[in-house]
Amino acid sequence: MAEAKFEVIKRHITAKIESKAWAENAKVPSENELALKFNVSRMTARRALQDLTEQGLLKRTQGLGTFVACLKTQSSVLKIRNIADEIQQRGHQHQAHVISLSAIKAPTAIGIALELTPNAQVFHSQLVHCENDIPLQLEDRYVNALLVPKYLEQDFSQMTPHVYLSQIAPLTEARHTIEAISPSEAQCKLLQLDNFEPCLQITRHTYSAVGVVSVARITCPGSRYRLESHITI
Amino acid sequence: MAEAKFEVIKRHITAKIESKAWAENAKVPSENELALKFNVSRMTARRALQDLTEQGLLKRTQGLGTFVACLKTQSSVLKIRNIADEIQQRGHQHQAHVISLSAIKAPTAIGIALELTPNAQVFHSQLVHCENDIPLQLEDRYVNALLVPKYLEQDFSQMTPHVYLSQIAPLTEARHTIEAISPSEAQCKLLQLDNFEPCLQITRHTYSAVGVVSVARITCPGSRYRLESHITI
DNA sequence: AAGTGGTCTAGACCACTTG
DNA sequence: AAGTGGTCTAGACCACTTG
Repeated sequence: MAEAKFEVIKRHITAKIESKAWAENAKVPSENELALKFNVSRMTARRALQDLTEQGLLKRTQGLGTFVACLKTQSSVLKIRNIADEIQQRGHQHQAHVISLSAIKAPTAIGIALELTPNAQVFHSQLVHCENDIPLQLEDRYVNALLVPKYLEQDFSQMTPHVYLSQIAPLTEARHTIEAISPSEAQCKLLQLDNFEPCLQITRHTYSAVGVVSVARITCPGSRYRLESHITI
Repeated sequence: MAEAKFEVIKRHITAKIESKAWAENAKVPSENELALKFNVSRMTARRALQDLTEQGLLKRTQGLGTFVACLKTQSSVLKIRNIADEIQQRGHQHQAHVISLSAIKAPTAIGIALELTPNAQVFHSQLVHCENDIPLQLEDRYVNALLVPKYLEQDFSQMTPHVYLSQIAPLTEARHTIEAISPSEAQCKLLQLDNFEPCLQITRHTYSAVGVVSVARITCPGSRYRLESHITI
């Protein structure tokens, strides 16, 4: 199928709203009007309105109609930045220590996340990122070996895996999970923590047009690192 | 209309998953099977599966089938969501227990954050939000008394402070800081934690057109709550 | 080839809001 | 009474996955 009809209608409405041709709270054409205009069934017009409503762009009331919702209620500005840039911007020194870099059999969960066949090989890297020689992040990364065949040949003390991967397979999508955890003994050692303090753990799945590129687990001591997000409505 | 047929099917599937009768990644009956079993059209069965997929309970692959998704408490950093809505969307019960609600002299840091004169009064509320009677969040909030004079008269077991504040002074901006911390003894007691496990702490500053409305500190046990964010580029 | 989900149609009846 | 969104049907064709 070339392109779904409801997608065309969605794009049309979205364009109207983004160009301010339809203001906030303005009335949007009804299901019947859209069906007529786009020469589709009412169910297809409805699908477009429904999708945009769930997306937060429209709001609907039975008997009344469909209206443009208040804009930008959800704007993503959780920045998870390249750690090297972030440290340099603070005027500090960034060092990356490569703890390990090898090909391994994919752990089950990783294999599933990377959409690999069972027992496939993946590349695994483990780095400690330091700010002025103090460990700030432990980066455990699993990389799709099919998509990034030369991963093991890189020198990640010079260029972070994130930067390298962005060059090889530009990101189209990222998912983050943020948790508070107790670090393992091994993690404490690498992060030079003697008190098992709580850590932020960010699990990041990155996608490019060709597939799932990598899964990274980033562990940061709670006392040394925090995330910030800023939302404007 | 008494109750929508697709709601009945959704409830049936949700019950199967919550009772662990259907495990993670288990195959869910196909649209055709459900249509036959519930004596509805395929479109109606589809609607139930579709809703639960968007809700994150199921995942679907064309040609393969529909499966139980991995369950875990999830949220989004991108949206400022109401915790009550979030819990209800999972089909669970939300309870809010008001621990305290009073006027106090602003602690220095809070006074500065709220842009008040020294020694000004602020309203302080402390709530525990539960999901099916299990504490999920401890909410400590300081509110600008000049902007929200009737804060103390509200019943926050019925309406969350966030919802009330949004009505009084619509948000224009929010800042979040996300950290991993060790909970204090008092926090452990309120959250019914016996192991001092790491907690996510989200500090949220909210702004409206008229000024800084409130500063909230939200503490969530790491084992019960995590944040998720999704970025499309 | 058979089963799956994805899209789509042309109808239907309903509950709700407005004039 | 006319228009709106909400639910539902019984079909159809398609793309995708598996044996």
